[in-house]
Amino acid sequence: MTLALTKTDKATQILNGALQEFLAHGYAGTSMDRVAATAGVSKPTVYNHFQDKEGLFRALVQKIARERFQIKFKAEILSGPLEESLPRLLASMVNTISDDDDYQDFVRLVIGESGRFPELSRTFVTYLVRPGLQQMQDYLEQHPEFGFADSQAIAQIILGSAVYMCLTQYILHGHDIMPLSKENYIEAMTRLMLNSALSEAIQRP
Amino acid sequence: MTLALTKTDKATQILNGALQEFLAHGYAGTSMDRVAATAGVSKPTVYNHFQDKEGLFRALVQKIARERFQIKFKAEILSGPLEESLPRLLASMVNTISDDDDYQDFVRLVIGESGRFPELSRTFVTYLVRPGLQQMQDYLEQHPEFGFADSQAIAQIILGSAVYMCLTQYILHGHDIMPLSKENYIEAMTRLMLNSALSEAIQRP
DNA sequence: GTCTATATCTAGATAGAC
DNA sequence: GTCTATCTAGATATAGAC
Repeated sequence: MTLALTKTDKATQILNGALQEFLAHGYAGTSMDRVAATAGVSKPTVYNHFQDKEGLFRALVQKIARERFQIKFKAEILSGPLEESLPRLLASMVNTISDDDDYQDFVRLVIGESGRFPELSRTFVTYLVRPGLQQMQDYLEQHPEFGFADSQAIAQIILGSAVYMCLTQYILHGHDIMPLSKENYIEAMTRLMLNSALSEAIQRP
Repeated sequence: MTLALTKTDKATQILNGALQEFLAHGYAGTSMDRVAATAGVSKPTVYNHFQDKEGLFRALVQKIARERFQIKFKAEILSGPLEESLPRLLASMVNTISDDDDYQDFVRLVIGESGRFPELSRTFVTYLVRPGLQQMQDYLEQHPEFGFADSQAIAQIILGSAVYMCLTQYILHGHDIMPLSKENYIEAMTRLMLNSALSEAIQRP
């Protein structure tokens, strides 16, 4: 076991502990004592690997945004005609977030700190939002039968509606008091796309 | 000046100070010292009106969700044919949030604390999300020419896309690194609705 | 590099004068 | 009801032994 490996292990250990604590208590609500305890190291070790609390937080969020929580649409989901693939795609996105408590907490953390750590929210946009939008746009453009004039804007609309479901139902706990049907939403969205394709086909024969 | 009025004034004063501090620093990042200083009262006065920090925070968020930040679509925006009223409505929603820094901070605060204060996020859903959805649904149903089978699901989709714009562009500061055209979005959304209306009319003559 | 022990400060909350 | 002054706990960060 080399020194370099030991150092890497400790750093990873610390980041794992920090992730748990920051996800559970937010930035200001997290103490370096508990980070050290959860990571299984002493406090000076934490300060040996990271300059201070801010530095640890920035390093953590950037690492997590790059390495975890990236939604990558699988090929088998994207395959087939749009009346099958689009509902699959929408269900997959919503379920990915609704089933993953850590994902929801990470979104809460990044949005909650976006006023005080704007560059971290930009990292979130760069590594999570923008690739998601690009994938959706690619999907739309691989289905020319949609016939959309502005695939980027449509991608925003589709993604936005799915994010809204996750935000209001799960992140904001609206499911308990204002349950919205996932199935109805997916059906309405799919129908909207198919209807649009039909109309565009009529208008541009 | 009666005692009752004096008490009301102090409570309002405290809530105003607390609002500023909580919006700027979040729940855990806000100190009761600064709340008192910003409100222009002493700390024991704060504790005389509110049981503790949590009680103050709950009272504040509930009051603000009920009294401020409610989006009420104006009649002159909703009037006219949908190819005029819908773009106006979308632009109004997005601009309302993009122009109001306090609104953005309030959203950050509620989402950021939604894991630790779930009942406050439900209050947010009850007083801000649900009425917004209902208004959109009412608008759609007052325009039978849309011909939607599921007006609630369509209302979600429209609102969701607008919220997504605000979230990614302004709250998460995506505008600096991934600018999305408000005009393109509004045009695409409007066209989607008009196309859908056309198709529905064809399929149900 | 890592720990025990500690310095320093600020937090939430309150006692007691008026 | 409101203030000054204060208590106590827990926060960030580090000194110094190993």
